[in-house]
Amino acid sequence: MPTPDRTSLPAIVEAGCDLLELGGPSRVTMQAVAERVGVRAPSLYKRVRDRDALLQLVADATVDALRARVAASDGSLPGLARAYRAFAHARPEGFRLMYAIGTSTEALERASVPVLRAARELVGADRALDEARLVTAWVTGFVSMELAGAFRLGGDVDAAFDYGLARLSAGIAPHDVDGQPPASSRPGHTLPAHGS
Amino acid sequence: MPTPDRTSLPAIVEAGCDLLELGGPSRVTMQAVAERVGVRAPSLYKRVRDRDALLQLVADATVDALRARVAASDGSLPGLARAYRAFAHARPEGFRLMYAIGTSTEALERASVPVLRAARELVGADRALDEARLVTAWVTGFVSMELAGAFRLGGDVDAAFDYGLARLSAGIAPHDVDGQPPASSRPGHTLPAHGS
DNA sequence: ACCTGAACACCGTTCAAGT
DNA sequence: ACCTGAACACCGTTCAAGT
Repeated sequence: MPTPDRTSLPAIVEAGCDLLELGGPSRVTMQAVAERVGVRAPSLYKRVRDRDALLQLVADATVDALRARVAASDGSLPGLARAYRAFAHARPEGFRLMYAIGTSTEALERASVPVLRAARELVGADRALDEARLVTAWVTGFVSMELAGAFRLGGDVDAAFDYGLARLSAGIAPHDVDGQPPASSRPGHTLPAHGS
Repeated sequence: MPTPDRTSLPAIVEAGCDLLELGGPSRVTMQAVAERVGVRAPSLYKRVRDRDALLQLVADATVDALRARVAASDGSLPGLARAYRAFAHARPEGFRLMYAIGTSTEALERASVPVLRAARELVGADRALDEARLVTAWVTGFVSMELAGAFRLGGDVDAAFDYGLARLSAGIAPHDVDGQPPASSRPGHTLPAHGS
């Protein structure tokens, strides 16, 4: 005889996200998550394979929240980059987790669409993928280092961010980079409809 | 009556590094480390406060190994960046750990000296710090994304790396970036002898 | 002074028994 | 069908007792 469910997968993932920001990965224990959703630890295994799978779901949910935040920006390169950085500041543990364990392909694809569009605007379709990777790599590294405390001594970190943004926002026409054609315009290469 | 030591702190840290690369942080347990250096787990607490402190030492040792590898490059910006990336490929778990838990200030300072020098060469002393941060952020983010599997679909990742390198190697003269003076040349700011 | 076995608390996970 | 207490294996950490 079925009894009404006392919890749900979304509730479990949300509890995982909350605990993660509260005290890092070590705080998201099966027991703590279970208590937060009003159930005992063994019950979680009805909805989630194990703790690693739960962390994976938390990482995927974080990527999707990042996608939503970035998509809500004005779509310009500085707007995208600032939204990305603001998200990382708001949810540092989630951000770290994304790159600590990776995320699903689909989530990443969707998240990088706006960056690809901005990159195409800036340098053209041929170089859009390479350019998108340049920009996302820079923002990712910048906030990773920020969060890790790698910008500890001196200098104005916000100003350093603006500097990088200005450097990368300066678009380039073909063969401004060097004597060779850009990677993405090599024979046989077309821009796939996917992520950075 | 003192008895000869059966292990040492360096041996413990090395065992931690080895186990880390072998199976990620979850594999560096006190028991596994102890077994590797030939003692029982409780003995480790004579040299290390707890497991977190051990992981911190492993992270610091990794930064120093990175510093040595980068310092052995030709000192050019592409040479530095390629050495950095090669290190991350060789010791992915150690690289991840560096940014997962941060590292000591001194280790970071020493590691970033060559990058600062190359940056000064490229854009001048005023902008050296900002430029060094731009470059290190980019490489860091690039390999982080690589290791996290964020470059999953299509495109040539090596070519994307060369593209970013070419973009960033193109130095800029003053006021090429935008209408404002660079962040590092604002009043009261001088280039500190420290890290990126 | 360093090392160890024994012990304790805590966590992930399984499973038979409940409803 | 979902939930639970009990149980097991494993890990971090402490400590009294050895040498």
